Amino acid sequence: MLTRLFSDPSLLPEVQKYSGWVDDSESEDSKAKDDDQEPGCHLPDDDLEDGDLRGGSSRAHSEIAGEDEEEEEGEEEDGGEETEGERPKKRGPKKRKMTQARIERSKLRRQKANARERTRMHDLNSALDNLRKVVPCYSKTQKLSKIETLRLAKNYIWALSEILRSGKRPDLMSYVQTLCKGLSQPTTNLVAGCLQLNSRNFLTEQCQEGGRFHGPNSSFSMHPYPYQCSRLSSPQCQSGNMPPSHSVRTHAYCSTYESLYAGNASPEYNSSEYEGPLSPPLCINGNFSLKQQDSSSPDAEKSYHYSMHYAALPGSRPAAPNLVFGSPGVRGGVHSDNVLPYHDMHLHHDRAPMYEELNAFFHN
DNA sequence: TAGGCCATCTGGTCCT
DNA sequence: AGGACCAGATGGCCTA
Repeated sequence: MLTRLFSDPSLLPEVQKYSGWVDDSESEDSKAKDDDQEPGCHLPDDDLEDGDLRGGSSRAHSEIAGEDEEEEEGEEEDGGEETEGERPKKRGPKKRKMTQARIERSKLRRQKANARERTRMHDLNSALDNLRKVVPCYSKTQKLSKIETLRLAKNYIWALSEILRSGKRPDLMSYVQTLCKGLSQPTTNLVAGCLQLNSRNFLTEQCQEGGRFHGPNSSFSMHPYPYQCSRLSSPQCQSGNMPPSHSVRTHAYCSTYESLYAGNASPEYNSSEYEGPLSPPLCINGNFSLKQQDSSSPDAEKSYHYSMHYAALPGSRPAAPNLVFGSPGVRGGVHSDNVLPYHDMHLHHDRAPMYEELNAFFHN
């Protein structure tokens, strides 16, 4: 780190700020940190505090200015470079010398801040975990990365909003393409696997279709993709090749699709393996066309038409008045009886109040 | 070994 | 003044 600091001109301010801790052979500081942190700590607290003061940041100045006059305990500020009478005084609040008490207070303050920051990040990660559970392809053992989780969630929301808007069922291929937009190859494979698609198939098709799917003015046609649940034949669907939770989730998708479009609810995923809330299983059958978007938007190329029946999360409310949602598996599963006639869905999309809210997210 | 991902520390900024 | 939030920096772990 020191090497980098001193070799990189862009880091000169940092070097200057931390000047004075070139000698990082302190042992006491390391001990102090060990109470509070894991490996990954690089800058000694004491040194940082010294650097802070020496650097003359506004915060440091205000702290110093706020301090009561204290006994000086031999710690020469700024290396004793300023001697009144010999050099012009610096402007601004007079710097106080670092006393042992002040150093201790600074340490304590920094430790408390570190603890709060850890807690905050843990909360953030916890929320991210919850998000992972409600987007497609949840797996306890093979978690999506943070960025991939956010991307997938965004695509998922987009897909759902389009389905609500259009009231039509998209074909599976288009749906997966939307979900996978901007995702890394491994995540794309995972999503495709969850939805029982060979990722190569739809990626190839995506290339062939060019901008047809994603251009601002695009409207894509129905893909008569011969989708069928193949959990018995698909390698990704077999639990032997997947983590248990993943397998369960995959089953949920397969079964939901089957139950809705083959009219045959599978009892198999009345599984208790999965502890968390199920992602809204999606069943796709239809096509959609996209809405014009601001071309300046980074997501401008997204325009799709979706439609689907989907099962809501347990306890969640239907997003549209007359759409009937159910939850597969543990929560009772989706039965074809619960699915509204297709024409009903067409009738409701224009009065679904959530649509505007949902799309405001994408079309701001 | 390089690159991706992650946890943590840290200082700055803004808000209450 | 203190807390929340943020972004940069850093080192550890894992995988191709």
